[in-house]
Amino acid sequence: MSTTSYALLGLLAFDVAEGENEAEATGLTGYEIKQRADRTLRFYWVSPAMSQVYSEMDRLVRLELVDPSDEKAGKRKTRRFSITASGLTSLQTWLSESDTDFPTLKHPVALKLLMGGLLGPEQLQTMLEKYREDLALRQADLTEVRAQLGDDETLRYPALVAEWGLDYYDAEVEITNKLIKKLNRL
Amino acid sequence: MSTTSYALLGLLAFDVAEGENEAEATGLTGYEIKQRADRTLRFYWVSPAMSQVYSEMDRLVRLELVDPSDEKAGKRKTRRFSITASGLTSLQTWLSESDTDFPTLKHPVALKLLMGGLLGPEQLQTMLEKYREDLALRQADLTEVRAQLGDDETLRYPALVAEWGLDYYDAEVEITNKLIKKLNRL
DNA sequence: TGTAGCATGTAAGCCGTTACATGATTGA
DNA sequence: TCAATCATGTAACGGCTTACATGCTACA
Repeated sequence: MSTTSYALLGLLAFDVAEGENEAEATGLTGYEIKQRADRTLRFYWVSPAMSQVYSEMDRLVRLELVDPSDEKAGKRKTRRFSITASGLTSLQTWLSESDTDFPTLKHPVALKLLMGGLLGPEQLQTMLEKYREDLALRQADLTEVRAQLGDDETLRYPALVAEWGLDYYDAEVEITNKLIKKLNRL
Repeated sequence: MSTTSYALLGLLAFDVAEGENEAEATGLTGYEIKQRADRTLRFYWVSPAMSQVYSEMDRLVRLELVDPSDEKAGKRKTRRFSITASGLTSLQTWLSESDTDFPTLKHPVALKLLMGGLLGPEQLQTMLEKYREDLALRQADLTEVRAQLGDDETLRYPALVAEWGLDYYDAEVEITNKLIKKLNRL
C-alpha cells in the first residue's frame, strides 16, 4: 500500500466522522473523492488522476479496507465507497507505526536558478516574478479552503493543516522576495 | 526529455564551467554524477538512483547532447560523460523557453497531521519532534554544502540556491515550532 | 585479507499520468 | 439543444526505485 492509498483512505475516514450525527454515512463516489483530494491533499501531497482514484478504490475494496455500495438514481449507476472497521484500524496503524518520511520537494524554480549562469538576469527576474504570481494564486485557493473549513471541531486538524500551508506559502513569498533582492544587487 | 534529464545535463554543464581554465574538461563518470546530484539536486529536486543516472546518460548520448569517452586506468574501464555544444544549447533553450512548473511538495508530516484526530496528541507531538530533528540534520548537511561552495564566482548560483535552501529550512523549523505550540494549547 | 568505496549495468515492478472511450444529468 | 458537470473505467506508457549481478582498487 502506497502513502497515496492511505491518504485516500483518510478522506473516507473523514466522511464517516462528518456523517456520524446524520442518518447514514453513505460514502463517497470516486468523483467526490477526487474533488476532496483537490481541495486538501493537493497542497501537500498529490492530486491523483481520476483513473488512479478508481484503481486505488479497487485495491482498497479487494483488501476489504473499503466497502463499495452500488446505487442507482434513475439510469445512472454510481458506486459509493466507505471505509470499513478494518480500514480504520489499518489507517490508525499506519499513522502511528509507519515511519514518517522526510518531505520531498521538487522545485523547478530552484533547479533553474542553479543554472542561472546560463540564463540572462532579466530572464531569471521574469521567472521569479511569475513564481510570485503563482504563489499568490495558490495562497488565494488555500485561503478559501481554510475559510470553508470553518471552526468546526471535527475539521480541527484539516484546518490546522490549511493554516500550516498558509504559513508555508507566506514564508515562500518572503524567501522569494529576498532572493530577488539578492539578484538585483549582482 | 524529463526535467531530471535536464537536471543531470546541467550538472555536466558545471563540469565544463569549472574546467575552462584547466587543460581539459574530461567529463564526469556516472558515479561522480550521482555524487554531485546527492550534494545539490537532492535538496530541491531528486536524488536519482545510480541505475537511473546510467540510463539517463544513455539517452542523452543517443540524443547527442552528451559525449561519452572510454577510459582505461589499469584494468578498470570507466566512461566519462561531457556535455556537447548541442547539449548546451538544448539546455539553454529548456531553461528559457519551457514553462516552469509550480513546485511539488510531498509532505508526509502534513498528511498525517490532517488525520490527527485518529492519532493521540502525544503521538503527534513525537512525530513533530522527530521532524524537527530530521530538519536539523538536513540543515547541517546543507550548511556544509554551502561552506564548500565558497565564494567562487563560477559557483555563484549554486551558492545562491544553497542559501535559499537554508532559508527554506529555517522557515520550516519556525512553522513547525508554531504548530507544536498550537497543538499544546489544545 | 578483507572491507569500503569506485564503477557499471540489467530486470522487474510500482506509482502515476495521459489519452481514450462511454454515457447520464442539470441548467442556460 | 448544447455545454458543463457528473460518473466510470481501460490501455499505454514514462519515470523512478529496488533488487540483483559483476568486478576493480585502495587501504587498514
